[in-house]
Amino acid sequence: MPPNIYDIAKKAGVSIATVSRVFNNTNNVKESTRQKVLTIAEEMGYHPQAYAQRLASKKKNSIMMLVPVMSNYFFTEILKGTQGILKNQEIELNIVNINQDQGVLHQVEQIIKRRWADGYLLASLHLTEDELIKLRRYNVPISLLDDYSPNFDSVSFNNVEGGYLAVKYLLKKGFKQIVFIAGRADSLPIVHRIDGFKKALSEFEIPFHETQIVTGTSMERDGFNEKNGYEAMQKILNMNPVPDAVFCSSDVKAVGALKAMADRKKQVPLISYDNLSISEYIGLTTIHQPMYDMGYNATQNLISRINEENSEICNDIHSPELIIRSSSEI
Amino acid sequence: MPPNIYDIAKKAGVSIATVSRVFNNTNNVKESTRQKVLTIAEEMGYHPQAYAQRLASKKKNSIMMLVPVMSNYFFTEILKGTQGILKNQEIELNIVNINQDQGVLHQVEQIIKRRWADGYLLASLHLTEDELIKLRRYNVPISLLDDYSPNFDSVSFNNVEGGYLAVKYLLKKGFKQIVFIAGRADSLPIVHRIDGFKKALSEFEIPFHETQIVTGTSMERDGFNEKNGYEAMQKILNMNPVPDAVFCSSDVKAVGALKAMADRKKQVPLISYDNLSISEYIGLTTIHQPMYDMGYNATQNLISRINEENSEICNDIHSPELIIRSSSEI
DNA sequence: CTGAAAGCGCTTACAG
DNA sequence: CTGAAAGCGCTTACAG
Repeated sequence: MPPNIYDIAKKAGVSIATVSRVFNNTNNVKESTRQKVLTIAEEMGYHPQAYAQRLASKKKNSIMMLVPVMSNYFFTEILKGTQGILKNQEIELNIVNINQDQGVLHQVEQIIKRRWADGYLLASLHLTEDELIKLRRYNVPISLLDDYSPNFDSVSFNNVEGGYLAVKYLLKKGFKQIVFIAGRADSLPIVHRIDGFKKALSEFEIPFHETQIVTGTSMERDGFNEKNGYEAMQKILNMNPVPDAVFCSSDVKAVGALKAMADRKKQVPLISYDNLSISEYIGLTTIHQPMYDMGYNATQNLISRINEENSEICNDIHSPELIIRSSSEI
Repeated sequence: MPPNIYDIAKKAGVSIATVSRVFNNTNNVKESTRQKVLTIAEEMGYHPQAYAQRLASKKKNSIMMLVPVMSNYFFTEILKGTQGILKNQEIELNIVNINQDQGVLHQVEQIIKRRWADGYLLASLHLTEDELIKLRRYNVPISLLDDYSPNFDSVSFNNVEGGYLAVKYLLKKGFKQIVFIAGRADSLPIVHRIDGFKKALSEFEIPFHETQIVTGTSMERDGFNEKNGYEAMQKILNMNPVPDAVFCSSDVKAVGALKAMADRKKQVPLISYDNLSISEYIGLTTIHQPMYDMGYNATQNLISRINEENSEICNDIHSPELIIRSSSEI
């Protein structure tokens, strides 16, 4: 059995209260007893158990991040931002994966109900407003990332603007027949980017047809994978006539799309979305999303909310930026 | 204040023991009382608190993964493997980031001492054997991933073989002057790959010079970033004579190296390391590491160890596989 | 099928 | 500067 606070107290000849004080740096403990306790604890490999500590103190000093797809490049950038602000704070971060196929709301509720953390960062979960409102009864700080709600702090990205910017650029260059490589068409960011797409088209008085939305069949990670892009691009190259330009919903998919073009020895101008770290090196024209900043800000919002429950709700909306590289300049 | 077990018990007219039984599915509880309790709990948004539950039951049903660089592509693959085996098991996974600049052993000890989980997965932490042995006193299941120790379950990758395989392939094709793009030269996987590199050279009776080890200056993520590869390749292209071929320590760096070649309009055959999902699409010849399988196996080891403390130590060593694509065939 | 009660390992007023 | 004691919110033999 591992030692507990009683073992340490007994061996050090003090009460458990004193041992507790040593580990919590509360009150003043005489330096000599402090050292004695610390030495014995080190010897015996003791540290207060997290569970007992949190139950007794009702403080947690921890936040939890809930994400649907941990294994994508988008997430790793966000995480860096979160870690950026957490560094040097005495707050622990725990990350838990949410399975998108099994009732997202239910999973979130299970975690929140169990009172794991002081606050929760919901990243890219895209719950509906009705669902979000249900979470309010747990009365715990929640901050949204890559999502928007008038009822919670949020940091989101203007996807309508992103789609608009991308397509407008292509239209300005004189391309008329433009197709969009989507992922799951019911995902909110995709819906918004399509809205932006349409907005740009209508500004140039070009009609929109459903056939301009293309997707591959490979649906791993909601379709945000290379293969899906490859498949979609194959379809596009089979169209007659071949479209003038492509707007692709993610850089990862664009990697696949580029390969499909190379395989068929055809070149179609392409703009994609994300601006991952590899994108610069493979020459992707793309819409930059400040994922690091978004992770940073959302975490900051959450911490503020934990410390000051009743401050005003804060909705940050980050704007897109068009990064022009070679893939669109053909 | 959120409701606790007493609130539910009182409202349902039962004892707290019964409420507890309902939530734990232990014993038989009369169906009608079960329903009553569940309904009231749902109404009041109650679920047993994780901390209290774990303290009282001494069971955790959770494992914790400790990783140094969460934000790299290598990790995301491993994680998929871990999630693959955890799916359908009632085991929670928590992920915690270890800062490589602040005493890795100390951070690991702090977490283990606090008894967060039933077992710990140490991924790519590369503690020394002396350090690892210190962890034994906590008497808790530990499983190593991308690392080896005779004293712990481990899943590792044969990096010597990987380096050997890559360089031998280049030598067989007739290239004599080969350089290696390293990361931090003190990282164990890199050291081993260099050993394999040397082994292949000596088999072909080609002498080795330190100048054949090149690295960029950008050291984010231990040098495993695109920029480092770009910088390293620039140095290589400035050598006189330019080497015959390049062995690159990671696919991410190879992306940078490829860009450097394109920018200078020079082509040098290249083999890299990892086989990420993008690699197929950008035509990288590379050494495949079965990261998913490794994550899967290491997690499996850990779970077995948790269930059966005294089984024999199991050291899996995965073998590399050479995947030939276009980057080496110039 | 259910309840009373002890106990999990801590923290924290309170008192001195 | 330190100790005795209550309490955090649960689980689980034990008894019926």
